[in-house]
Amino acid sequence: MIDPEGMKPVYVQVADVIAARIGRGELAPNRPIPSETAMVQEFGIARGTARRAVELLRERGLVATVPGRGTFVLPAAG
Amino acid sequence: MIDPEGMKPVYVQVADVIAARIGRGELAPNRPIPSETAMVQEFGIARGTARRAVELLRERGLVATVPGRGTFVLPAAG
DNA sequence: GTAGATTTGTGCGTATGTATT
DNA sequence: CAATACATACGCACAAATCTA
Repeated sequence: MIDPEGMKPVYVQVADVIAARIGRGELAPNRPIPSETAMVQEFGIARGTARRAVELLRERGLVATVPGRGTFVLPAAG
Repeated sequence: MIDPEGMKPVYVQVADVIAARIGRGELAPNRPIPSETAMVQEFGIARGTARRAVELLRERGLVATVPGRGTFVLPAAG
């Protein structure tokens, strides 16, 4: 789970969880990752924190975001 | 630009830059000044510092902040 | 064709913790 | 000790894009 008191920032922990799901194939290429709102509910975090997590995943080259549609797992990442 | 080692605090330097733009008419009355996020990116500062700069501009009577909308150049300041 | 739901984008308000000067 | 500055994280509101009923 997410530990607010942990060594890593919350948004890094969340990004790591999503990245792990991508690595295991739970989140397949070209499929959407959970929406920001879904992450808010699942992890009990603020939306801003969810957005930072997604931003980190983009920087890692794992996902791509499409305004109005969602954020999707890149083919190369699967 | 902004000099972290300068005589004036960073937030004063940033406020001076924005005030100068207002004085030159680059930022016109009733138009928004750069958002806090935009200042963070442009000047390479923290958001808290950008907020302090905007606070200073308000104290100088140059701008007015509308929660959820932005900060705007006052007519009298243009 | 349009009204609603979903999702991301943007903007400010606030608080806490840490480090430096 | 106080002021400055940065990083993180929570919250609220509205706009823009997209899709669907």
